[in-house]
Amino acid sequence: MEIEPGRDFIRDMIGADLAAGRHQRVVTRFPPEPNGYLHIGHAKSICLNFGVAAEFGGRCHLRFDDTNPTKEEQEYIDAIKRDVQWLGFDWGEHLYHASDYFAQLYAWAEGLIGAGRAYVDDQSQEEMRANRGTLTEPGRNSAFRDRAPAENLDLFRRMRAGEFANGARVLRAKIDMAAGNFNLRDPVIYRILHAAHPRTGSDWCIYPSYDFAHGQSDAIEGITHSLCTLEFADHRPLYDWFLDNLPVPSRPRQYEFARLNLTSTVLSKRVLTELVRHGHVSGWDDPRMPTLAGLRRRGVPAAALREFVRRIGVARADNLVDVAMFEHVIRDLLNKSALRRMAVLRPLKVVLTNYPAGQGEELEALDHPEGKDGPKRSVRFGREIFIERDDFMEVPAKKFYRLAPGREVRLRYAYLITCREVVKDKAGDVVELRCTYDPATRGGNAPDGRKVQGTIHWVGAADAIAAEVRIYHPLFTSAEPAGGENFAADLNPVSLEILNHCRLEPALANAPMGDPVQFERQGYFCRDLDSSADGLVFNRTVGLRDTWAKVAAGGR
RNA sequence: UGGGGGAUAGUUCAACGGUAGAACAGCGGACUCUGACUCCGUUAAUCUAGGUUCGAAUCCUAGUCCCCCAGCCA
Repeated sequence: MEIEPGRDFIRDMIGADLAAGRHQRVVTRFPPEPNGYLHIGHAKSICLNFGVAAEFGGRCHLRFDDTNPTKEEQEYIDAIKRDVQWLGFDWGEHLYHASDYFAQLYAWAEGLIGAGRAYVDDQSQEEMRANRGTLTEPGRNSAFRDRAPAENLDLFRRMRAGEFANGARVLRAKIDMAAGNFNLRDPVIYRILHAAHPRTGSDWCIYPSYDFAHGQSDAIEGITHSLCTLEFADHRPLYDWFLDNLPVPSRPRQYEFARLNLTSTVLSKRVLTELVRHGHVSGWDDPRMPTLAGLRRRGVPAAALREFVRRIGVARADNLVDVAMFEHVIRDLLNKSALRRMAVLRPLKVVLTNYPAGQGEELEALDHPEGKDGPKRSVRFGREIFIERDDFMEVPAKKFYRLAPGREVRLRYAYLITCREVVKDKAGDVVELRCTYDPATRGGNAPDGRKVQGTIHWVGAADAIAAEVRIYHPLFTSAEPAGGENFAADLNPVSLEILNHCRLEPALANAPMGDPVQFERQGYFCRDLDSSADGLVFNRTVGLRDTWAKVAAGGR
């Protein structure tokens, strides 16, 4: 699919910067913290950063913001790389880590101390909090704020040498305890963390804070436009303060945009982590998860993510995008590309009483309805077939034009059949239909030109293959899930629906893993990696638009 | 109410002093061997009040409402 770049305030501004000669080329970066998997919200940032760089002939770096070894893991680093590539972006040679700059950041911290702009604070975490002030009251200076640079330097070096326990001291920038912006109330820039780092091992026991690492990393890499989400807008004055007070090699600028919110979806990494940890989902790649790994496994093409992100645009206003827009983009894409197959999810047996027993025949079916002369496959027809339970109503509702007693419908690519008899079990449930077929309608058209209202899908009982099909529903019930401490209250108890007795046409037996296929009249599906020799498993990526369901629901 | 940010159809985004427009959702219809797709039609918005201007969503003033910030997380 041809994706036209969007127009937004970020692109406008970068275009203006380039036109004014403020930069020769644009350099952006996508800076994930490896403490979880990437989700659809990250896709917005990835598409923005890599997209903008590509559109303006610049480059985009992938940089891991790995300044907190207590939360970060190699597994996440690997997963993030895989997901960014899958989304369709390439950082080339430009793979970096904030940890690559630990030595430089440390040297800059010593420089700040020497200049009297940073000090070692011995206050406990509680004392610091108590002295930070409130929204309306200024903070109070620490008793250690005016330590001499030499003493600060000595203490800082001893912090680095491992002489102190976690939390015993921190290094703080000396800015303004009375600032209205909390980020300027002497922010912590180094803390003691006796923890092994995925990349630097045990080289360090002090680690820079986000604020002390991010802007400087941008400067080291020559980033021109540092794009981040709105909640970092308050950090911009601090970002600039470090760049103003340190001998950095370049001068990046930070710009903020609104993060993505999606209806009935939680994009809080904290909550997603807990869903995984507490077993509410099978893992980060559970197809119900809004993670890129989950969406991929579910069958969502990377191009759909890109197109979705393009359509929602980029702005600074808070937003809550209807997940229906995302689903529309997925269908739009898959409609064009997915092969068509027939599959019966909730089978109802049909016996064609006038079809000779022990016989069968091959019928032709299109792989895609728009390719009338394109690829075809054959499907096996016979005396016994399965149809969808929902395609039969003993007492047809108004506007229901599928199968009912005495009624004639078309079996897709096969024959017109008429329901003659309904067989029930002792409980009164319909277990079988006895129908007759019209041999003159082979292929689906009546020579006398008579029309039927409904066309339904089917599979031949003789050669249908069994499969499990998984239907996914939102993980959360409310349109705007809380996402807070008690997110569990919002959890949808039936987010996973497993259909165990599905019957598929045999061509589906060797469907390649992950490739999209349309089960006609039902939706887009793909073979799941849980499939094994003794069991085929399919995921429903997204259902087809279902006007009948709407009519039926409205009629009640 | 200390600092920062934001308000345009139900939703998301345009309109950059000159006719408020698109997509999704909704509704109605056409077509159809997928109640899909496609096509056509249609409902529907500038937070409020003043001001500047021939002309304001856009500029000014005063309000209102919403979001973010008091981690040694990012």
